[in-house]
Amino acid sequence: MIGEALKGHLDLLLLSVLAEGPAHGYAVIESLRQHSSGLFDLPEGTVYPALHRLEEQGLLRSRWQEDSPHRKRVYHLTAKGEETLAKRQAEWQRFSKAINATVGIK
Amino acid sequence: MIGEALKGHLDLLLLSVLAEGPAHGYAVIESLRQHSSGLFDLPEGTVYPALHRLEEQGLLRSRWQEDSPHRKRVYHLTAKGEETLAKRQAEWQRFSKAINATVGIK
DNA sequence: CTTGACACCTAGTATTGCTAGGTGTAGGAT
DNA sequence: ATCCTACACCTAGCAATACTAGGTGTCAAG
Repeated sequence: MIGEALKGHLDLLLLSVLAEGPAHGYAVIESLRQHSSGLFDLPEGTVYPALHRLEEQGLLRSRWQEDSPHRKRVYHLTAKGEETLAKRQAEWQRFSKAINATVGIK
Repeated sequence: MIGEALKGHLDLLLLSVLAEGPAHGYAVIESLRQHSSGLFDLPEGTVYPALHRLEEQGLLRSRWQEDSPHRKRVYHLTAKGEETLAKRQAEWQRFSKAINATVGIK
């Protein structure tokens, strides 16, 4: 349904959701689904590796939460993550503006 | 600069430019650069294969223009291409709306 | 007479999201 | 008792696609 359109924009989405507050992977998926009215119904195989990648880049950090029956890895933004989020937001605005300018040319 | 962000949206751009009127590959590149204020400065290795792909899918048709010193392959939208453009435009609107909804959640 | 703009092409690469499979707990339905 | 669904995590391999880097050729300007 969304096809390849998401490529290059997933980081922005994940960082945006986690800017709301710490969350674990499954909750991130849920949050994306709700904020997008069901359009971003991402498979786990998309989200988990992406979160790992962002953590490896130092944009996120995680800790295990063992108390609940289901073990959860809770992610939170680092300072670098917040900076990157701001950068990605600005990039998105320039990008979408350029697309709109090109599309609305007739 | 634009990185992987373009993936999945290139077709929309190409179809949009050609909806203005027939054009050859080099002119399409020029047009994209202008409409995007320089953001979409796409290499030929991106645009030419994409045009071939769109023609193969029946969204474009092309004919050689031999009169000028530089041989040009001029592309024009087919009926199917116009339909697809409308579809892609609608998809883009849903997509960008969903991104904006997710990004602006703080 | 070489550089740059115009104008086309393609093989191979890298990134990235997704598919498809796996592990395990818990609760409700059959 | 058994199955299915939701929750919650993981990863190897696949597929799509934009890009890199190279190639061909004309023509004007320096």
